[in-house]
Amino acid sequence: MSAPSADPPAQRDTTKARLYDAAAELFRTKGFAATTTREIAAALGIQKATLYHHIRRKEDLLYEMCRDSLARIQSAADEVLAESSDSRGRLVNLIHAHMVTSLGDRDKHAVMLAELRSLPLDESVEIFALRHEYELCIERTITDAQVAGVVRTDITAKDLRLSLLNLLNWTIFWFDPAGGRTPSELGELYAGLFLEGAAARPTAAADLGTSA
Amino acid sequence: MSAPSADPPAQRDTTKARLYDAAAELFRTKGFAATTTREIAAALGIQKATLYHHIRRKEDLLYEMCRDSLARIQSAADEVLAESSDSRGRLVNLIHAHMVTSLGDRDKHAVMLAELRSLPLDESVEIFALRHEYELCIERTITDAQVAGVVRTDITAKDLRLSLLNLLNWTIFWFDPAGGRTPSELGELYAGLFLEGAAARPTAAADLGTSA
DNA sequence: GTCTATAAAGAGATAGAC
DNA sequence: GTCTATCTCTTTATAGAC
Repeated sequence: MSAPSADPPAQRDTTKARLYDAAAELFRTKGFAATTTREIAAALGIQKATLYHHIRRKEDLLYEMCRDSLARIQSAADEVLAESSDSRGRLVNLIHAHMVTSLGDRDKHAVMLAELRSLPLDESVEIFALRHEYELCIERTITDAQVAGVVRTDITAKDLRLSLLNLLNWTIFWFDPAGGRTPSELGELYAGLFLEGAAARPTAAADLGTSA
Repeated sequence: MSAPSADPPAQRDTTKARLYDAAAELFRTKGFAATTTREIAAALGIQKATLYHHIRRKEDLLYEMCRDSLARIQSAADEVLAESSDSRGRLVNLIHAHMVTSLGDRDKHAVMLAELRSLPLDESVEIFALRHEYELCIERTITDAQVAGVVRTDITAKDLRLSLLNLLNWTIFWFDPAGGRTPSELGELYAGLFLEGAAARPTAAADLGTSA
């Protein structure tokens, strides 16, 4: 009942959470710079000035949602890497978790990927470091799979990491939750495609006659 | 020497071309909405008002560079599809041309991919249609390769097209012309990875002992 | 084709009442 | 925690001289 005048540290599912959700959707759709504080306020049904009771600056919204989306996907990755056993399984599960987590948090994650440049320099450096840390988890998983002999070694782990993230990340810009594919299905699709490739392979039966 | 008062239709390498190049670099780096006409003018060493001798609105710059980048990549694709013979070769060459053309026109192409939403609705619809037309060229090439038996058919041509464009398009957001890979090398890398996959394959020799 | 000067609108953010 | 009212700055774009 005492009234702390500082920021409430663990305020969940309140006006603040609704504020961040509404802002994330607008930022993803229109971009950070093109979204006005008026529009964000209107989406919540409050006046523009009331926003500034919850945040200090418009950039606070962007910063917090970038941190939040990266914390979510990093924690999903940590969980996968802790539980999976073989190195191919870890890589497949990591791909799957990436799609389910990022598309399940579509607005914030897309904003983090595309609007990072709109942050003040020191904050964008901090967010970029978090993002790079996550991406290196993926690279380490690829390296492990190379060492275990299940991933080709004629392409560097770095090139494979960049290629894999290409394959995964662009999805969020065309993904339609009401469309044909669920995030989980896309995770399976990409894991299979990344590992096995798009080329047709002779079946085992068809291959018997032409071996060596 | 006669003075046409309408738009000069084929003015190349003039102030106008420099204007579009400067604007494209700013739009790619900062985003369309965050770039001011002052900054564009400053990049050219002219006054803000002078811009409006060359364009009517800031959006004109965006519209023209989107059209331009799509015309370039479409024409590169048409060329590849006209000359290549077998369907696998056409697909490989198309991937290669996509990387060389898009990264060779990095500023405009990145802006077209990322800032399309900042266009007025009717213009964004028009640009999106051009982009979709190009992407369907890729899908048709994939379908041809499936019919020819060189691309797997357990994934639809549409899913393969979307996956391939994921793999290719994201590159432009991290590509560094001064960095380690040329656009041509990336084209080779992606063509090989897309078709063959990242999984290690037993060599023919190693496979002999463990067959069936 | 470029300039100075300025118009007109919209932006982020604050003051202070309730 | 929300409001009305307003400040201050920046934005896009135009007017009109050179």
